[in-house]
Amino acid sequence: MVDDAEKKLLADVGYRIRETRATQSLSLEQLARLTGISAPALSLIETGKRDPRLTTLKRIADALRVPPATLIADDSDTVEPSAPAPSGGYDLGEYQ
Amino acid sequence: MVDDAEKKLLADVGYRIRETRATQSLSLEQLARLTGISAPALSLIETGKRDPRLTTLKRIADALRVPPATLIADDSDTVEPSAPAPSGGYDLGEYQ
DNA sequence: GTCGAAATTACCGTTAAAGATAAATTTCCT
DNA sequence: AGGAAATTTATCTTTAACGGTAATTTCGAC
Repeated sequence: MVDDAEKKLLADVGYRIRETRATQSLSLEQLARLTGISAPALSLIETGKRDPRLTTLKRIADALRVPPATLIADDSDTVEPSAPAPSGGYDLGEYQ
Repeated sequence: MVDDAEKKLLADVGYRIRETRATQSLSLEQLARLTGISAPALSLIETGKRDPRLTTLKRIADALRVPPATLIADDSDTVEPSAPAPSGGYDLGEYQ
C-alpha cells in the first residue's frame, strides 16, 4: 500500500461500500454486526485507509447482498458486457 | 479465514489466477517479477492457502492484464439458493 | 534412472490487518 | 444551542500477509 493507483483503488472500493451501505440505511454498527467486522475497521476500509483481505471484502459484499466483483470493478471496465443485469438479481441501488 | 465458503472463494480466485497465468505461459518466477510478489506467496495464493489483500490482487490482475473483478467474479452467487432474499432485506432481525 | 526447471512447503523477520475499547470528532435532529 | 447518534481516530494485542531463503517435491525431457 504505497502506490498511488493502489490508494485510489482502496478509496474507490471504500466509496462503493459506503454508498451501498447508505442505500440500505445501515449504520456502521449494524454492518459490523452483519459482517463480524468491527465498526472501526469498517470505517477505515470505507475511507480507503485500510487494505482489506479478500475474505473481508467478501463478508462485506455478502452482508450488503451485492456480488464482490461489483465492489472492485474499476471504472475502466465493469464486469462482462456479455452478462447483462443478473436477472435473478440484485436490484439494489441504481448505480449507473 | 475459517469459514468454508471463504475457503472456496480463495480456492476459486487462486484457480482463476493460475489459469490466466497458464494461458500466458508464465512461470511463478516470471509473475513474481512482474508483480513484485514473491513466487512462494503467489503459490500460496494460487492454491487457496492465503487470503490476499486487495492491493495484492490488483497487482496480480494488472500483471496478467485482466480486470481485477474477473478474478473475483463469483459464480454469480454467494447467497444461499434455498433462501431467497427477503425483498426488503436481510433484515437485522433482532438487532435492528 | 538422472537431470533440471517449476512448484510447493517450511522456516524466519517485518509489517499490517483486524478485534476491542475508549476517546474524540462530526453529523443530525429538535 | 444542546444532545444523541454516528463516525473517526487512537492504543493495544493477536494474527496473518508478505518477502527472503532454503529445502523438498513434482514432473517432464533426455
